[in-house]
Amino acid sequence: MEIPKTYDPKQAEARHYARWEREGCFTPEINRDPSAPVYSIVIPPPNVTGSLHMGHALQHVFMDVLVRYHRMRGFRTLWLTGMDHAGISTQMVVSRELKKEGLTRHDLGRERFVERVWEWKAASGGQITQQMRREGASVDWSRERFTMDEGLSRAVREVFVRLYEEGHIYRGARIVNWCPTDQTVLSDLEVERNPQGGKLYYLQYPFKDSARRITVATTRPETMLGDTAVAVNPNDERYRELVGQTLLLPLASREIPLIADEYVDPEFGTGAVKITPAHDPNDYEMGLRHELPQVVVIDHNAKMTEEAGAEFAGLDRYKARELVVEKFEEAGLLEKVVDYEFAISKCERCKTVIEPLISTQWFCRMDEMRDMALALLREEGKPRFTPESYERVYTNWLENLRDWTISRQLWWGHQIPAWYDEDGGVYVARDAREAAAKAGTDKLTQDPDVLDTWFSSALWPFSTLGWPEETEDLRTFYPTSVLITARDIIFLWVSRMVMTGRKFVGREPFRDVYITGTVLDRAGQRMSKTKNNGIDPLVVFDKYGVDATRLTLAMVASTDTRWNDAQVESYRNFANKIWNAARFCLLNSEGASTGCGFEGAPESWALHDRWIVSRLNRTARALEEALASYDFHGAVQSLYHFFWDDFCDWYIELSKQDVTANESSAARDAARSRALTVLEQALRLLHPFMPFVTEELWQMLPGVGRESHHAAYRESDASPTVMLTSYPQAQEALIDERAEREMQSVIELVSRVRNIRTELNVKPGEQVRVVISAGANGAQKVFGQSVAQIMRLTRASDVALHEEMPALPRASARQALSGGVEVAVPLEGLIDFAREAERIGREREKLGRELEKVEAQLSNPQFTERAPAEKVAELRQRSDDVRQRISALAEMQEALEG
RNA sequence: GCCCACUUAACUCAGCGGUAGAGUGCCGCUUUCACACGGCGGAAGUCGGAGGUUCGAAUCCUCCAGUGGGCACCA
Repeated sequence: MEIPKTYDPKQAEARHYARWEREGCFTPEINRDPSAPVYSIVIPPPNVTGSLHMGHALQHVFMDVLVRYHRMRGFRTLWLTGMDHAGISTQMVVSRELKKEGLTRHDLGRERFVERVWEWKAASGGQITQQMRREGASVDWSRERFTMDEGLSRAVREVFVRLYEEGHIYRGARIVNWCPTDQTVLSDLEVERNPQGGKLYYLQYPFKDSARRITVATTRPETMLGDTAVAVNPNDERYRELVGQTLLLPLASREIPLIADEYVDPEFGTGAVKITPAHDPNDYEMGLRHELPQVVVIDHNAKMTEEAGAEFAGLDRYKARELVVEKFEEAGLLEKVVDYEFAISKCERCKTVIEPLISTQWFCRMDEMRDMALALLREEGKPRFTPESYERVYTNWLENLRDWTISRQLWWGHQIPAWYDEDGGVYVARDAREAAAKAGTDKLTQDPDVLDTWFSSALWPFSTLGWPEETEDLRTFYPTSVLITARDIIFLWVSRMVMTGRKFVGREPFRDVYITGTVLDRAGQRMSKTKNNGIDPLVVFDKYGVDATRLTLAMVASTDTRWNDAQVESYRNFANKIWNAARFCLLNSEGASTGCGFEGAPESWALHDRWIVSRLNRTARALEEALASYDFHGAVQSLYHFFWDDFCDWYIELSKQDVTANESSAARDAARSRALTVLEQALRLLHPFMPFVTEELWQMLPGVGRESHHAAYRESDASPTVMLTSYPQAQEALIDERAEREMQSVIELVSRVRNIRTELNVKPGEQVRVVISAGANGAQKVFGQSVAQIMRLTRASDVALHEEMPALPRASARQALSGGVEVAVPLEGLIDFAREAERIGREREKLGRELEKVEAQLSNPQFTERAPAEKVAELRQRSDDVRQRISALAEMQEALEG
C-alpha cells in the first residue's frame, strides 16, 4: 500500500462531501429507526448577499460538530439551512448594479425591479451555500429555505393578519428613525450610535413681554425653526417665575410658551431646552405630554420644508444649520459655540445620519409577547443560555422593550398584506381576494411598504418547517434542540423567535441558546469590512486545511479570541499526526484479523492494552460530558491529548515491537488488530470535529463496511462512511483506574531514565543498563511485565528488577520516583560526578520546597481538624512520599561523594 | 451613567475552593525503519492591584485599575 508521508487536506476535502450529499447522508430520512430520538438545529440564515466570513465559519463548526455527533449517536438529525432575503442590503446591491447601467429602480418600476432582484439572486446570490459545502457542513440541502419562498411568505402574512386581528399590529403616525439615503424607516435596532465630535450652540430666545432672553443649548440649530416650546425643570429656581410666559421664536417669528417638565436636567447646559416635537424623539414625547403643535421643518430627503420659511425651504439640513447660526449671530442672539462630543445615530447599513421624523408606519406592540417570553424564562428556564450570563442581557432588554416599527419603504421584501379602498379604509388580509371579500369591493390598493426583514426571520424555526400547516416536519423537528449564534443578534433575532414561536406554535423554538465568542484580528479588534481586517476562512482552508481550521474555531468556543495562525498550524500538524499514526497502522496491517484483537476477559490483556482501552473509554466519557454542556474547548483538548499523547506517544510505541515483528504470528496479528481497532474508534471520536481526514483514513481501514454503521443507518443505501458509524460510548467497566495508575508508573520510570540520559549527555545510540528497586509492593510485578518495553523505550541493554536497591557502582545516576521506586543507571566511564551531584541537588531542593509547603499545612491544627479527612490523608500520603524520595536522594548524594 | 465579560508563562488560551496547565515560541539533544507538520529532555508564571470570607483562594465576596462589549443617553 502506498501512503504519502504527509496528509494533503485538499485531496481529501475534494473527495467526500459530494458523495455524502449525493447519498443523502445529511437528511434525517437516512435514519431508518422509527423510534430514534430527534435532534434538530436551524441555521441563522445568512444574507443572500453574503459571503462566508469567520463569524459564519465559527457558528457552523459548532453546529456541525453537534449535528454529526448526534447523527452518529443514532438521532434522527436535521440541520436546516437557508438564506435571508436581507431587504435593505439586497436592494442596495441590485440598485448599485442598475446604477452602472445608468438606471435607478424608479426607472424600472416596482414589478420589474423585483424581477431583477430575483434574477440577481439566481445568478449571483447565495455564494455562501457553496462555501458551506467547503466547510463540510452537514446541512440538509433538500430542505433549504429562503425567507421569500412562497411557504415562508405565507407564514409571514398569516402572522401579520393574526397579530393585526388581535390588536398587536397597528398603523399610525409616530416619530421614527428615517434614513434619508435609503429612504426608509428603520427600527431602533438597525440604528447605531457613535460618539462624534461636534458643537453645542447656545441660542438666545427673547421673551415677548420683557427685554429678557432665555438661552438654550442645542447640537442641531436648524431644528429651532420647528420649535414649539422651551422647557425647564419645574424645580429650577432660576426659571420658576418665568414658566408660562411667552417667547418669541427668532427667525420664525412665532410665539412659543416656556413650559416646565421633569425631563429637563437643570445641570446640563443652561437648564433650558428647546423643544422640537417633529424632529426629536424626546421632544416628541414631551410634545405629547404638553399638547404642543408639531411643526415639520425637515422632509424625507433631509431638506428644509416650506414651513421652515422661505429663506430656508429646500436647503439641506447642514446648509440650513450654517444659515441659522449666521442669522442668530447677525441678530446678536448667538451666545457662544463650544466643542462638544455626543452620540450620533446612523443607519447601520449606509452610515447616513438618521433624521428623526414623524411618519405613518406600521408598528407591533410587544407587551404581550414580551410578557410571555419573560414568563417562559422565569417559569420554565427556557431558553437556557450558554454562557449563562447572556440570560440577563436578554431579560434586561425584554423588560425595556418598546413597540417595533415593522414597515419599511422598500420594494424587496414581504409586501404588507393590507389593502386600502378608495375612501382610505384598511383591510388586512391573507391575500387580495380575502381583502376584497372583507371590503366588499376589489377596487383596492395594497400598501406599498414591505416588512422589516427581521419580521420573517422571527418565524424561521417554524416557517421553515411548514407552519401554518401542521406538517410532519413541524411535528417532528419543532422545537429545535439548540440555537447557535453570535451575541449581536440576541435582541434582533433570538428574542423575537422566542416570542413568535411561543405565540404561534405554542412552544419555545429551541431549548438551548449557545452564544459564540468573537474571532478578533491579531490586534484584538473586531473584524469588519470597513476596517478591512477580516481573515477569509477560505484562505485559511487553503493554507491549513478545513479540519485544522475547524479545530481552531472549536477551541474559540464562547470566548473572544484573537486570531492566530500558529494555532491553526498546530492543528494542521495534528491532522498530519493522525495521518501518520494511521499510516503506521496500515503499513502494518497485513494479517490483522477482522476481529478487534481485544479477545477474552480484560484481566487477561497486557497492561498497555488495558490502559489504552481505559483511556479510550475515558475520552468517550469526557466527550459526552463536554458536548452535553457545550464545552467545545474541553472536547478538543480531550481528543487532542488522547490521540497524540496516549495513542501515538505511548500506545503505538509500547506495542511497536509486537506490531512490527518480522515473523507472522497470531500474537503479531492480534497486536495489529488492536492498534487498528483503537485507531478506528479514535477516528469516530474525532469525526464530528475533523470530518475530512477521518473519512479519508477510515475508508482505507481493513474490515470496515456498512456493518460498521450505527443500527439506524444499516438499512440505508449509503455507502460505508465513518459519519454513519456509531459514536463510541463510554463503557464504565472498561475504565480501569488500576491499569491507568500502573501505566503511569511505567511512563514515569521511562521518563526519568530518559531524563538521566539527556542530562548526563549519554549519546542517543549508546545503550545503558537500568536497575530498578521496586520495593515490596506490587510495583515489581508491574515493571516485570513491562521489561521489554522499558528496554526499548529507554534504549537499555538490560533491565534489572530488585526489591531493594543493590550495591551500585559509584558511577551511577539515580532517581527516586513516587511510590518508593528507585531507578539507577550505572554509567561507568560516562558519568561526571560533580554534574550528577548537582542534578540530584536540584531535584532535592525542589522536593524540599514541596515538603515544606505540605508540612506547613499538615502542622496547622485548623487544617487537620476542619478539612475533610480524605484531603488530610491524601496530604499525609504525599508528605511520606516526598520524604522518602528526599532521603533516597540524600543517600545517592552520599554514595557519589563516597 | 448603568449592566456584562475579560485581565493566568513571551504569544493565544484552559482551569474557577484543595500539589499552577495546554498549544505555539524558547533552550539542549536527535534525520533510529508512522510522522522533522516528527521524537526525547528542559527552562519559563508573586494567576491585574488592594482588602475580606475560609483550615485553605487563580478560583467566592467588596473596592480599584485596565481592556472589550451591550444598554441608555443631556438638549
